[in-house]
Amino acid sequence: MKKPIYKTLYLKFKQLIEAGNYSAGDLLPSENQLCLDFNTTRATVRKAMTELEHEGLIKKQHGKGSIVQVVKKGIGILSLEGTSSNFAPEEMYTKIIHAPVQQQWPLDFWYPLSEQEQKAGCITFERIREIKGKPLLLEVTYLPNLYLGGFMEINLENKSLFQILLHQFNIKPMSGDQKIRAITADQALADKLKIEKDFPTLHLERKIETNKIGFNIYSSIHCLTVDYFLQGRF
Amino acid sequence: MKKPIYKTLYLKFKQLIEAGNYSAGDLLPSENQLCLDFNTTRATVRKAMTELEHEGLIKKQHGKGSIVQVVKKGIGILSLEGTSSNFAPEEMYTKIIHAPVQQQWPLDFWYPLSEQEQKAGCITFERIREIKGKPLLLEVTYLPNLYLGGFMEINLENKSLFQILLHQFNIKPMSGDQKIRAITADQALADKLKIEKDFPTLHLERKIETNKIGFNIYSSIHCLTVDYFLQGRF
DNA sequence: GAGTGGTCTAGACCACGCA
DNA sequence: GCGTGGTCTAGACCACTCT
Repeated sequence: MKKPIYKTLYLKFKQLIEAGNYSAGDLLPSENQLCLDFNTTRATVRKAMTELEHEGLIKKQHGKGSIVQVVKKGIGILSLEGTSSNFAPEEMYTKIIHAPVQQQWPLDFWYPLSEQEQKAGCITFERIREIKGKPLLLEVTYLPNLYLGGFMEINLENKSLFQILLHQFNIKPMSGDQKIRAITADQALADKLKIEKDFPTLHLERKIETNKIGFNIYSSIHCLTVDYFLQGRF
Repeated sequence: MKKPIYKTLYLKFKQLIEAGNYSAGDLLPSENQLCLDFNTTRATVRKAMTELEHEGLIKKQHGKGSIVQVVKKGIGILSLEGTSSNFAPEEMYTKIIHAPVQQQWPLDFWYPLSEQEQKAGCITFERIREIKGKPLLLEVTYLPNLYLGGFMEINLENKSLFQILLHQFNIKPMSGDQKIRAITADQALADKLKIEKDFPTLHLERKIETNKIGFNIYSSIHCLTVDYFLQGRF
Protein backbone atom coordinates (compact mmCIF):
# COMPACT_ATOMS: atom_id res chain seq x y z
CA MET A 1 0.00 0.00 0.00
CA LYS A 2 2.80 2.50 -0.61
CA LYS A 3 2.30 5.70 -2.51
CA PRO A 4 3.46 5.85 -6.14
CA ILE A 5 6.23 8.34 -6.88
CA TYR A 6 4.12 10.25 -9.38
CA LYS A 7 1.42 10.79 -6.77
CA THR A 8 3.90 12.11 -4.24
CA LEU A 9 5.20 14.52 -6.84
CA TYR A 10 1.70 15.52 -7.87
CA LEU A 11 0.58 16.19 -4.30
CA LYS A 12 3.76 18.10 -3.51
CA PHE A 13 3.27 20.59 -6.32
CA LYS A 14 -0.47 20.77 -5.84
CA GLN A 15 0.19 21.82 -2.27
CA LEU A 16 2.91 24.29 -3.22
CA ILE A 17 0.70 25.96 -5.79
CA GLU A 18 -2.41 26.08 -3.63
CA ALA A 19 -0.40 27.38 -0.68
CA GLY A 20 0.72 30.29 -2.85
CA ASN A 21 4.41 29.39 -3.19
CA TYR A 22 4.04 30.06 -6.88
CA SER A 23 2.29 32.99 -8.53
CA ALA A 24 0.23 32.75 -11.68
CA GLY A 25 2.58 32.76 -14.64
CA ASP A 26 5.55 31.28 -12.79
CA LEU A 27 7.34 28.35 -14.34
CA LEU A 28 7.68 25.07 -12.50
CA PRO A 29 11.10 23.39 -12.65
CA SER A 30 11.58 21.67 -15.99
CA GLU A 31 10.76 17.98 -16.32
CA ASN A 32 14.43 17.10 -16.63
CA GLN A 33 15.23 19.08 -13.51
CA LEU A 34 12.49 17.29 -11.59
CA CYS A 35 13.92 13.96 -12.72
CA LEU A 36 17.21 14.91 -11.08
CA ASP A 37 15.61 16.41 -7.97
CA PHE A 38 13.42 13.40 -7.30
CA ASN A 39 15.72 10.78 -8.71
CA THR A 40 13.21 9.43 -11.18
CA THR A 41 12.51 9.39 -14.91
CA ARG A 42 10.53 11.56 -17.26
CA ALA A 43 7.62 9.16 -17.68
CA THR A 44 6.96 9.43 -13.96
CA VAL A 45 7.41 13.19 -13.79
CA ARG A 46 5.17 13.63 -16.81
CA LYS A 47 2.40 11.55 -15.26
CA ALA A 48 2.39 13.89 -12.26
CA MET A 49 2.48 17.03 -14.41
CA THR A 50 -0.29 15.73 -16.65
CA GLU A 51 -2.56 15.33 -13.63
CA LEU A 52 -1.78 18.85 -12.48
CA GLU A 53 -2.61 20.10 -15.95
CA HIS A 54 -5.93 18.22 -16.06
CA GLU A 55 -6.82 19.82 -12.79
CA GLY A 56 -6.04 23.25 -14.20
CA LEU A 57 -3.28 24.09 -11.74
CA ILE A 58 -0.65 24.35 -14.46
CA LYS A 59 -0.59 24.67 -18.21
CA LYS A 60 2.16 23.02 -20.18
CA GLN A 61 3.62 24.96 -23.07
CA HIS A 62 5.74 23.18 -25.63
CA GLY A 63 9.22 24.62 -25.78
CA LYS A 64 8.71 26.79 -22.76
CA GLY A 65 7.68 24.96 -19.60
CA SER A 66 4.92 24.31 -17.10
CA ILE A 67 3.14 27.54 -16.28
CA VAL A 68 1.27 27.98 -13.01
CA GLN A 69 -2.34 29.11 -13.57
CA VAL A 70 -4.50 31.48 -11.61
CA VAL A 71 -6.38 29.83 -8.79
CA LYS A 72 -10.01 28.95 -9.39
CA LYS A 73 -12.77 30.63 -7.47
CA GLY A 74 -15.72 28.42 -8.32
CA ILE A 75 -17.12 25.43 -6.51
CA GLY A 76 -14.93 22.59 -7.64
CA ILE A 77 -17.85 20.28 -7.75
CA LEU A 78 -17.09 19.13 -11.24
CA SER A 79 -14.15 17.19 -9.92
CA LEU A 80 -13.23 14.44 -7.57
CA GLU A 81 -11.99 16.62 -4.79
CA GLY A 82 -15.41 16.80 -3.22
CA THR A 83 -17.29 19.93 -2.51
CA SER A 84 -15.34 20.86 0.56
CA SER A 85 -11.91 21.40 -0.85
CA ASN A 86 -12.34 24.89 -2.24
CA PHE A 87 -13.29 26.55 1.01
CA ALA A 88 -11.52 27.05 4.29
CA PRO A 89 -13.02 24.70 6.89
CA GLU A 90 -14.08 27.56 9.12
CA GLU A 91 -16.15 29.09 6.32
CA MET A 92 -18.01 25.91 5.51
CA TYR A 93 -20.40 23.82 7.54
CA THR A 94 -22.12 20.56 6.67
CA LYS A 95 -25.44 20.03 8.39
CA ILE A 96 -27.25 16.70 8.52
CA ILE A 97 -30.96 17.14 7.94
CA HIS A 98 -31.76 13.45 7.52
CA ALA A 99 -29.51 11.00 9.34
CA PRO A 100 -28.60 7.79 7.49
CA VAL A 101 -31.33 5.18 7.09
CA GLN A 102 -31.27 1.77 5.41
CA GLN A 103 -33.91 1.23 2.76
CA GLN A 104 -34.62 -0.04 -0.75
CA TRP A 105 -33.38 1.96 -3.73
CA PRO A 106 -35.92 4.46 -5.09
CA LEU A 107 -37.82 2.94 -7.99
CA ASP A 108 -37.03 5.79 -10.35
CA PHE A 109 -33.32 5.91 -9.52
CA TRP A 110 -31.34 7.97 -12.01
CA TYR A 111 -28.54 5.55 -12.76
CA PRO A 112 -28.86 1.89 -13.64
CA LEU A 113 -27.82 -0.30 -10.70
CA SER A 114 -25.94 -3.57 -10.78
CA GLU A 115 -27.73 -6.64 -9.50
CA GLN A 116 -25.41 -6.67 -6.50
CA GLU A 117 -26.24 -3.08 -5.61
CA GLN A 118 -29.93 -3.65 -6.19
CA LYS A 119 -29.99 -6.62 -3.84
CA ALA A 120 -27.98 -4.92 -1.11
CA GLY A 121 -30.38 -2.00 -0.74
CA CYS A 122 -29.04 1.42 0.10
CA ILE A 123 -28.08 3.76 2.89
CA THR A 124 -29.28 7.29 2.29
CA PHE A 125 -28.91 10.60 4.05
CA GLU A 126 -29.43 14.28 3.34
CA ARG A 127 -27.07 17.12 4.07
CA ILE A 128 -26.94 20.85 3.55
CA ARG A 129 -23.67 22.69 2.96
CA GLU A 130 -23.46 26.24 4.15
CA ILE A 131 -20.88 28.88 3.39
CA LYS A 132 -20.62 31.55 6.05
CA GLY A 133 -23.99 30.50 7.42
CA LYS A 134 -25.72 30.70 4.03
CA PRO A 135 -27.09 27.49 2.48
CA LEU A 136 -25.24 26.67 -0.73
CA LEU A 137 -26.44 23.24 -1.65
CA LEU A 138 -28.61 20.31 -0.66
CA GLU A 139 -27.10 16.89 -1.20
CA VAL A 140 -28.93 13.57 -0.96
CA THR A 141 -26.46 10.70 -0.95
CA TYR A 142 -27.10 7.02 -1.67
CA LEU A 143 -24.58 4.31 -0.84
CA PRO A 144 -25.03 0.62 -1.57
CA ASN A 145 -25.35 -1.29 1.71
CA LEU A 146 -22.10 -3.21 1.18
CA TYR A 147 -18.89 -3.26 3.21
CA LEU A 148 -20.41 -0.60 5.48
CA GLY A 149 -20.69 -2.32 8.87
CA GLY A 150 -20.94 0.30 11.59
CA PHE A 151 -21.62 3.17 9.19
CA MET A 152 -25.04 3.87 10.69
CA GLU A 153 -23.46 4.69 14.03
CA ILE A 154 -21.10 7.34 12.69
CA ASN A 155 -22.03 10.95 13.32
CA LEU A 156 -21.62 12.68 9.97
CA GLU A 157 -22.23 16.21 11.19
CA ASN A 158 -19.62 18.51 9.63
CA LYS A 159 -17.46 15.59 8.55
CA SER A 160 -16.14 14.67 5.13
CA LEU A 161 -17.84 11.60 3.71
CA PHE A 162 -14.82 10.85 1.54
CA GLN A 163 -12.51 10.93 4.56
CA ILE A 164 -14.73 8.54 6.50
CA LEU A 165 -15.05 6.13 3.59
CA LEU A 166 -11.30 6.18 3.05
CA HIS A 167 -10.11 5.83 6.62
CA GLN A 168 -12.74 3.52 8.05
CA PHE A 169 -13.70 1.42 5.03
CA ASN A 170 -10.75 1.80 2.68
CA ILE A 171 -13.04 3.05 -0.08
CA LYS A 172 -11.49 5.62 -2.39
CA PRO A 173 -13.23 7.63 -5.13
CA MET A 174 -11.65 6.99 -8.51
CA SER A 175 -13.76 8.66 -11.19
CA GLY A 176 -17.27 9.83 -11.78
CA ASP A 177 -20.02 10.88 -14.08
CA GLN A 178 -22.65 13.57 -13.70
CA LYS A 179 -25.71 14.99 -15.37
CA ILE A 180 -26.56 18.63 -14.98
CA ARG A 181 -29.85 20.47 -15.43
CA ALA A 182 -31.31 23.83 -14.52
CA ILE A 183 -34.54 23.57 -12.56
CA THR A 184 -36.61 25.89 -10.43
CA ALA A 185 -37.03 25.20 -6.75
CA ASP A 186 -40.24 23.69 -5.44
CA GLN A 187 -41.52 24.78 -2.06
CA ALA A 188 -39.71 22.06 -0.10
CA LEU A 189 -36.36 22.82 -1.69
CA ALA A 190 -36.89 26.55 -1.35
CA ASP A 191 -37.49 26.17 2.38
CA LYS A 192 -34.37 24.09 2.86
CA LEU A 193 -32.13 26.46 0.94
CA LYS A 194 -33.85 29.56 2.29
CA ILE A 195 -34.75 30.94 -1.12
CA GLU A 196 -37.96 31.89 -2.89
CA LYS A 197 -40.03 29.21 -4.62
CA ASP A 198 -39.27 29.05 -8.38
CA PHE A 199 -35.75 30.34 -7.88
CA PRO A 200 -33.42 28.68 -10.41
CA THR A 201 -30.98 26.04 -9.13
CA LEU A 202 -28.53 23.65 -10.66
CA HIS A 203 -29.46 20.03 -10.30
CA LEU A 204 -26.70 17.43 -10.47
CA GLU A 205 -27.09 13.68 -10.53
CA ARG A 206 -23.76 12.07 -9.84
CA LYS A 207 -22.26 8.63 -9.79
CA ILE A 208 -18.82 8.28 -8.29
CA GLU A 209 -16.93 5.07 -8.93
CA THR A 210 -14.54 3.79 -6.27
CA ASN A 211 -11.65 1.38 -5.90
CA LYS A 212 -14.14 -1.25 -4.71
CA ILE A 213 -15.65 -2.60 -7.91
CA GLY A 214 -19.42 -2.44 -7.68
CA PHE A 215 -19.45 0.14 -4.90
CA ASN A 216 -20.54 3.50 -6.29
CA ILE A 217 -21.46 6.66 -4.46
CA TYR A 218 -24.60 8.27 -5.84
CA SER A 219 -25.88 11.72 -5.03
CA SER A 220 -28.46 14.23 -6.10
CA ILE A 221 -27.39 17.81 -5.55
CA HIS A 222 -29.37 21.03 -5.74
CA CYS A 223 -26.99 23.92 -5.86
CA LEU A 224 -27.45 27.69 -5.65
CA THR A 225 -25.39 29.61 -8.16
CA VAL A 226 -25.85 33.15 -6.99
CA ASP A 227 -22.70 33.79 -4.99
CA TYR A 228 -20.76 30.90 -6.49
CA PHE A 229 -20.75 28.96 -9.71
CA LEU A 230 -19.71 25.52 -10.77
CA GLN A 231 -16.39 25.36 -12.47
CA GLY A 232 -14.80 22.62 -14.49
CA ARG A 233 -11.96 21.95 -16.87
CA PHE A 234 -11.89 19.72 -19.91
CA MET B 1 2.48 17.35 -39.09
CA LYS B 2 1.94 13.59 -38.85
CA LYS B 3 -0.42 12.00 -36.38
CA PRO B 4 1.02 10.42 -33.25
CA ILE B 5 0.51 6.67 -32.92
CA TYR B 6 -1.41 6.99 -29.67
CA LYS B 7 -3.90 9.34 -31.32
CA THR B 8 -4.48 6.95 -34.20
CA LEU B 9 -5.13 4.18 -31.73
CA TYR B 10 -7.39 6.39 -29.65
CA LEU B 11 -9.45 7.49 -32.63
CA LYS B 12 -9.70 3.95 -33.97
CA PHE B 13 -11.24 2.59 -30.79
CA LYS B 14 -13.36 5.65 -30.19
CA GLN B 15 -14.88 5.09 -33.60
CA LEU B 16 -15.33 1.36 -33.08
CA ILE B 17 -17.10 1.90 -29.78
CA GLU B 18 -19.30 4.73 -30.97
CA ALA B 19 -20.21 2.83 -34.11
CA GLY B 20 -21.48 -0.01 -31.93
CA ASN B 21 -18.84 -2.61 -32.75
CA TYR B 22 -18.56 -3.24 -29.04
CA SER B 23 -21.40 -3.61 -26.55
CA ALA B 24 -21.34 -2.26 -23.03
CA GLY B 25 -19.40 -4.66 -20.85
CA ASP B 26 -17.25 -6.05 -23.64
CA LEU B 27 -13.50 -6.19 -23.11
CA LEU B 28 -11.12 -4.42 -25.43
CA PRO B 29 -8.03 -6.38 -26.50
CA SER B 30 -5.44 -6.34 -23.72
CA GLU B 31 -2.70 -3.73 -23.74
CA ASN B 32 -0.08 -6.33 -24.58
CA GLN B 33 -2.19 -7.61 -27.46
CA LEU B 34 -2.58 -4.06 -28.81
CA CYS B 35 1.19 -3.62 -28.63
CA LEU B 36 1.58 -6.61 -30.94
CA ASP B 37 -1.32 -5.62 -33.23
CA PHE B 38 -0.08 -2.08 -33.72
CA ASN B 39 3.61 -2.81 -33.40
CA THR B 40 4.19 -0.36 -30.59
CA THR B 41 4.89 -0.34 -26.85
CA ARG B 42 2.78 -0.22 -23.75
CA ALA B 43 3.45 3.43 -22.93
CA THR B 44 1.89 4.38 -26.25
CA VAL B 45 -1.05 2.02 -25.95
CA ARG B 46 -1.69 3.17 -22.40
CA LYS B 47 -1.75 6.82 -23.42
CA ALA B 48 -4.51 6.03 -25.92
CA MET B 49 -6.48 3.93 -23.42
CA THR B 50 -6.15 6.59 -20.72
CA GLU B 51 -7.74 9.15 -23.04
CA LEU B 52 -10.60 6.78 -23.81
CA GLU B 53 -11.10 6.26 -20.10
CA HIS B 54 -11.12 10.01 -19.37
CA GLU B 55 -13.80 10.36 -21.98
CA GLY B 56 -15.87 7.67 -20.33
CA LEU B 57 -15.87 5.30 -23.29
CA ILE B 58 -14.07 2.57 -21.40
CA LYS B 59 -13.29 1.79 -17.80
CA LYS B 60 -10.03 0.09 -16.92
CA GLN B 61 -10.14 -2.58 -14.28
CA HIS B 62 -6.94 -3.77 -12.71
CA GLY B 63 -6.40 -7.47 -13.29
CA LYS B 64 -9.27 -7.74 -15.72
CA GLY B 65 -9.11 -5.43 -18.69
CA SER B 66 -10.59 -2.42 -20.42
CA ILE B 67 -14.36 -2.56 -20.24
CA VAL B 68 -16.53 -0.75 -22.76
CA GLN B 69 -19.08 1.53 -21.07
CA VAL B 70 -22.65 2.34 -21.98
CA VAL B 71 -22.96 5.18 -24.43
CA LYS B 72 -23.80 8.59 -23.04
CA LYS B 73 -27.04 10.28 -23.90
CA GLY B 74 -26.38 13.80 -22.63
CA ILE B 75 -25.04 16.81 -24.44
CA GLY B 76 -21.31 16.36 -24.36
CA ILE B 77 -20.79 20.01 -23.84
CA LEU B 78 -18.56 19.50 -20.85
CA SER B 79 -15.85 18.31 -23.16
CA LEU B 80 -13.72 19.35 -26.05
CA GLU B 81 -15.66 17.56 -28.72
CA GLY B 82 -17.91 20.52 -29.31
CA THR B 83 -21.62 20.49 -29.04
CA SER B 84 -22.24 18.81 -32.33
CA SER B 85 -20.64 15.47 -31.82
CA ASN B 86 -23.38 13.75 -29.87
CA PHE B 87 -26.06 14.13 -32.48
CA ALA B 88 -26.46 12.86 -35.97
CA PRO B 89 -25.92 15.73 -38.44
CA GLU B 90 -29.39 15.40 -39.88
CA GLU B 91 -30.95 15.89 -36.43
CA MET B 92 -29.02 19.02 -35.65
CA TYR B 93 -29.01 22.42 -37.23
CA THR B 94 -26.93 25.48 -36.45
CA LYS B 95 -28.58 28.75 -37.31
CA ILE B 96 -26.73 32.08 -37.45
CA ILE B 97 -28.77 34.82 -35.86
CA HIS B 98 -26.00 37.42 -35.79
CA ALA B 99 -23.33 37.16 -38.46
CA PRO B 100 -19.72 37.86 -37.41
CA VAL B 101 -18.80 41.48 -36.69
CA GLN B 102 -15.52 43.03 -35.62
CA GLN B 103 -15.67 45.14 -32.50
CA GLN B 104 -14.06 45.88 -29.15
CA TRP B 105 -14.33 43.35 -26.33
CA PRO B 106 -17.29 43.92 -24.00
CA LEU B 107 -16.20 45.90 -20.95
CA ASP B 108 -17.57 43.37 -18.48
CA PHE B 109 -16.05 40.36 -20.22
CA TRP B 110 -16.14 37.23 -18.05
CA TYR B 111 -12.55 36.11 -18.44
CA PRO B 112 -9.45 38.23 -18.04
CA LEU B 113 -7.89 38.95 -21.44
CA SER B 114 -4.22 39.14 -22.34
CA GLU B 115 -2.91 42.48 -23.55
CA GLN B 116 -2.52 40.99 -27.02
CA GLU B 117 -6.13 39.85 -27.13
CA GLN B 118 -7.33 43.15 -25.70
CA LYS B 119 -5.52 45.14 -28.37
CA ALA B 120 -6.64 42.94 -31.24
CA GLY B 121 -10.33 43.41 -30.51
CA CYS B 122 -12.74 40.60 -31.19
CA ILE B 123 -14.94 38.94 -33.76
CA THR B 124 -18.30 37.96 -32.36
CA PHE B 125 -21.34 36.11 -33.63
CA GLU B 126 -24.43 34.46 -32.30
CA ARG B 127 -25.82 31.06 -33.16
CA ILE B 128 -28.72 28.87 -32.17
CA ARG B 129 -28.49 25.08 -32.21
CA GLU B 130 -31.65 23.19 -32.88
CA ILE B 131 -32.37 19.50 -32.44
CA LYS B 132 -35.15 18.25 -34.66
CA GLY B 133 -36.29 21.80 -35.21
CA LYS B 134 -36.45 22.64 -31.51
CA PRO B 135 -34.04 25.27 -30.15
CA LEU B 136 -31.61 23.73 -27.68
CA LEU B 137 -29.10 26.44 -26.99
CA LEU B 138 -27.99 29.95 -27.79
CA GLU B 139 -24.26 30.47 -28.17
CA VAL B 140 -22.47 33.80 -28.41
CA THR B 141 -18.88 33.31 -29.50
CA TYR B 142 -15.95 35.71 -29.19
CA LEU B 143 -12.69 35.20 -31.02
CA PRO B 144 -9.65 37.47 -30.75
CA ASN B 145 -9.08 39.23 -34.07
CA LEU B 146 -5.77 37.49 -34.70
CA TYR B 147 -4.65 35.15 -37.49
CA LEU B 148 -8.21 35.28 -38.86
CA GLY B 149 -7.82 36.93 -42.27
CA GLY B 150 -10.83 36.11 -44.41
CA PHE B 151 -12.90 34.80 -41.54
CA MET B 152 -15.56 37.46 -41.98
CA GLU B 153 -16.33 36.19 -45.46
CA ILE B 154 -17.02 32.61 -44.39
CA ASN B 155 -20.63 31.52 -44.24
CA LEU B 156 -20.98 29.78 -40.88
CA GLU B 157 -24.54 28.56 -41.37
CA ASN B 158 -24.74 24.95 -40.20
CA LYS B 159 -20.96 24.57 -40.19
CA SER B 160 -18.67 23.46 -37.40
CA LEU B 161 -16.60 26.33 -36.04
CA PHE B 162 -13.92 23.92 -34.87
CA GLN B 163 -13.64 22.39 -38.33
CA ILE B 164 -13.25 25.79 -39.96
CA LEU B 165 -10.65 26.94 -37.46
CA LEU B 166 -8.70 23.74 -37.91
CA HIS B 167 -8.74 23.43 -41.67
CA GLN B 168 -8.51 27.07 -42.69
CA PHE B 169 -6.46 28.57 -39.87
CA ASN B 170 -4.69 25.58 -38.34
CA ILE B 171 -6.15 26.42 -34.93
CA LYS B 172 -6.91 23.42 -32.76
CA PRO B 173 -8.72 23.38 -29.38
CA MET B 174 -6.50 21.94 -26.68
CA SER B 175 -8.22 22.41 -23.32
CA GLY B 176 -10.80 24.59 -21.67
CA ASP B 177 -12.43 25.98 -18.61
CA GLN B 178 -16.06 26.74 -17.90
CA LYS B 179 -18.29 28.28 -15.31
CA ILE B 180 -21.85 27.08 -14.91
CA ARG B 181 -24.86 28.76 -13.36
CA ALA B 182 -28.61 28.29 -13.34
CA ILE B 183 -30.50 31.41 -14.41
CA THR B 184 -34.00 32.19 -15.57
CA ALA B 185 -34.58 33.43 -19.08
CA ASP B 186 -35.25 37.12 -19.68
CA GLN B 187 -37.67 38.07 -22.44
CA ALA B 188 -35.03 38.32 -25.16
CA LEU B 189 -33.60 34.90 -24.42
CA ALA B 190 -37.06 33.39 -24.05
CA ASP B 191 -38.01 34.63 -27.52
CA LYS B 192 -34.89 33.22 -29.10
CA LEU B 193 -35.23 29.79 -27.52
CA LYS B 194 -39.02 29.78 -27.91
CA ILE B 195 -39.71 29.30 -24.23
CA GLU B 196 -41.62 31.21 -21.54
CA LYS B 197 -39.97 34.09 -19.73
CA ASP B 198 -38.47 33.01 -16.37
CA PHE B 199 -37.94 29.47 -17.58
CA PRO B 200 -34.76 28.05 -16.02
CA THR B 201 -31.70 27.63 -18.24
CA LEU B 202 -28.10 26.64 -17.78
CA HIS B 203 -25.64 29.43 -18.42
CA LEU B 204 -22.09 28.50 -19.35
CA GLU B 205 -19.16 30.83 -19.74
CA ARG B 206 -16.36 29.05 -21.49
CA LYS B 207 -12.78 29.67 -22.43
CA ILE B 208 -11.18 27.21 -24.81
CA GLU B 209 -7.42 27.29 -25.17
CA THR B 210 -5.89 26.39 -28.52
CA ASN B 211 -2.55 25.33 -29.98
CA LYS B 212 -1.91 29.00 -30.88
CA ILE B 213 -0.71 30.50 -27.62
CA GLY B 214 -2.75 33.59 -26.82
CA PHE B 215 -5.63 32.62 -29.09
CA ASN B 216 -8.60 31.51 -26.99
CA ILE B 217 -12.16 30.83 -28.04
CA TYR B 218 -14.69 32.36 -25.66
CA SER B 219 -18.37 31.67 -25.59
CA SER B 220 -21.45 32.31 -23.54
CA ILE B 221 -24.04 29.58 -23.82
CA HIS B 222 -27.64 29.46 -22.65
CA CYS B 223 -28.84 25.91 -22.72
CA LEU B 224 -32.24 24.30 -22.27
CA THR B 225 -32.17 21.19 -20.12
CA VAL B 226 -35.64 19.84 -20.61
CA ASP B 227 -35.16 17.17 -23.24
CA TYR B 228 -31.40 16.88 -22.73
CA PHE B 229 -28.95 17.47 -19.93
CA LEU B 230 -25.30 18.30 -19.70
CA GLN B 231 -23.08 15.42 -18.99
CA GLY B 232 -19.50 15.26 -17.87
CA ARG B 233 -16.91 12.93 -16.43
CA PHE B 234 -14.25 13.60 -13.88
C1' DG C 1 21.94 26.48 -30.43
C1' DA C 2 20.34 25.40 -25.91
C1' DG C 3 16.56 24.07 -23.33
C1' DT C 4 11.80 22.83 -23.08
C1' DG C 5 7.89 19.64 -23.47
C1' DG C 6 5.84 15.72 -26.92
C1' DT C 7 6.33 11.16 -28.49
C1' DC C 8 8.25 6.66 -28.39
C1' DT C 9 11.06 2.23 -27.48
C1' DA C 10 12.19 -2.02 -24.90
C1' DG C 11 12.46 -3.65 -21.36
C1' DA C 12 11.20 -4.60 -15.82
C1' DC C 13 8.55 -5.69 -11.51
C1' DC C 14 4.24 -5.37 -8.99
C1' DA C 15 -0.89 -5.85 -7.57
C1' DC C 16 -5.10 -7.56 -8.84
C1' DG C 17 -8.87 -10.87 -11.01
C1' DC C 18 -9.99 -15.09 -12.10
C1' DA C 19 -10.04 -20.01 -12.85
C1' DG D 1 -0.55 -19.57 -11.84
C1' DC D 2 -1.52 -16.87 -15.60
C1' DG D 3 -2.97 -12.75 -17.78
C1' DT D 4 -4.41 -8.19 -16.78
C1' DG D 5 -3.55 -3.32 -15.92
C1' DG D 6 -0.33 -0.05 -12.68
C1' DT D 7 4.14 1.77 -11.99
C1' DC D 8 8.79 2.63 -13.32
C1' DT D 9 13.58 2.83 -15.63
C1' DA D 10 16.95 4.57 -19.05
C1' DG D 11 17.44 5.78 -22.72
C1' DA D 12 16.11 8.16 -27.78
C1' DC D 13 14.51 11.61 -31.28
C1' DC D 14 11.47 15.39 -32.49
C1' DA D 15 8.98 20.05 -32.38
C1' DC D 16 8.75 24.17 -30.26
C1' DT D 17 10.35 28.71 -27.84
C1' DC D 18 13.72 31.90 -26.82
C1' DT D 19 18.02 34.29 -27.33
